[in-house]
Amino acid sequence: MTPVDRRVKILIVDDHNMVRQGIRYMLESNERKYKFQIEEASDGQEGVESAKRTDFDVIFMDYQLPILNGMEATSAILSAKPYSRILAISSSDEFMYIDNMMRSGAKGFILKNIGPEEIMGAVEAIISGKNYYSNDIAVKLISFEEGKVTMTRLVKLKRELTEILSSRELEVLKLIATEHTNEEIGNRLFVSKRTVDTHRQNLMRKLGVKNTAGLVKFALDLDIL
Amino acid sequence: MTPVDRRVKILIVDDHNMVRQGIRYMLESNERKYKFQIEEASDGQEGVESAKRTDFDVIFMDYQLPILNGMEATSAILSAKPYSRILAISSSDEFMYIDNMMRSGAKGFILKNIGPEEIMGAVEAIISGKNYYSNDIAVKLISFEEGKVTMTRLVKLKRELTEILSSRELEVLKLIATEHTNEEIGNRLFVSKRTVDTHRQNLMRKLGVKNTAGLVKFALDLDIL
DNA sequence: GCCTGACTCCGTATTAATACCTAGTTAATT
DNA sequence: AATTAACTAGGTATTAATACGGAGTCAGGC
Repeated sequence: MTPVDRRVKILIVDDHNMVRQGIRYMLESNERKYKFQIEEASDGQEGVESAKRTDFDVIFMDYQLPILNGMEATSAILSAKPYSRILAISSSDEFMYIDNMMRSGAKGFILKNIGPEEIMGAVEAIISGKNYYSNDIAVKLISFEEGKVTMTRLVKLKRELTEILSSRELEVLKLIATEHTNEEIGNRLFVSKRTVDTHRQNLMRKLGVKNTAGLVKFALDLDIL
Repeated sequence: MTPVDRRVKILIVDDHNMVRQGIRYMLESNERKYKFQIEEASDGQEGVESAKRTDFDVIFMDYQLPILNGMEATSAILSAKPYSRILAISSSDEFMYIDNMMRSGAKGFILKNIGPEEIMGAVEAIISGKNYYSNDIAVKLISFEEGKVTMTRLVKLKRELTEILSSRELEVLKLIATEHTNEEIGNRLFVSKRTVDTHRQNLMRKLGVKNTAGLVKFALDLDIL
């Protein structure tokens, strides 16, 4: 991929015309480096249809959208074209939004207050197959402890939590995190405390922690209580 | 206090004119029920002076303010007029903001995205001597578990944490919450593991929890890691 | 029909945590 | 001088957690 003569196809899905024009303007200020072909969509449904019709290099996707929201539109696009690269945009840095979009398969998340340089940085990262996050987003996501759990890992873990852990294990984890002993949990769930012990072992192994403290931290950090 | 003929004196301290007008408009849409006298201030210093000059029923106080911030202004007003009822407003639901304002003596905390009904609910609650919190705020603060730890208790605990726990206990608590055993902690701090055990007992007693899980939850909820 | 994962349960053993008690030193306070 | 809180440490005992192994059932996918 040689940047200079590279034509980059962009789709902007956002219900605010002002935002679409803003992104377009910021992208086009870099026209010397790339040649952009930009399409727009003002609601989720329209975005999905555009994405099915054309192969875009990057799809900017707002979260709050009419008809289909950003999460639904992202899922729909990815189930039709799994290799689409979707960059979530939002004015809010609420963890829930971020997480929902990442779970839906977005490759990055940027805030609407970013400038032209950063928006190009995001586009270049996405094009070259990397993920991209606004600084504020990254800070929000990393904050685990001493860099042990990186953003990617935390996001990935939360996204795949229901794939990693069975529903029974989740149930046990919640009870552990709420100060119940194996025996109490066993009574509550009508199983032997040995069963609970096995779940506990599996939880520690799957989550890569050493003891109860680690399990509780995970439960709280991933907000599953 | 009979609502219908009650004159309610309001002070709005916020550096954004748009916010002040928004609150004013939302309040005045309830003029059939109350008669509002609204004053405005665009920075903390101005707010303090107004509050000293006049007795307001409710003072809306932003957090980020020029000259004196919301926390400082709140403290200043309360030291001059201890019975002032201050309602913190913020566009952010960061725990730190909330906690700082509550520590300064605010009677409530609302987000800027709330509507006219809720803003009236807040004002009525404050006037009648109650506290008021936006739903999202309440959720953030209460969320401990099954209502065992109420917001007031959580806020109070955080405020008085350094009074309740000694620095050594805090140190031990952090190490417990980061998956260290008593023996490891003892080695790290150059004391016997029995000493660590004693600290652990005292921590559980002081914090009213049953086991390691409870200690870890406290450490994370109060954000002391 | 076979295989796998989830869920269940047990045996055995060791280590860690919890409970309760006593008690010394030191520093600060009264 | 007496008291108190913090920090230290030990004794003793019980309970809980951790570790590792094996094993049966059951539902779903291949």
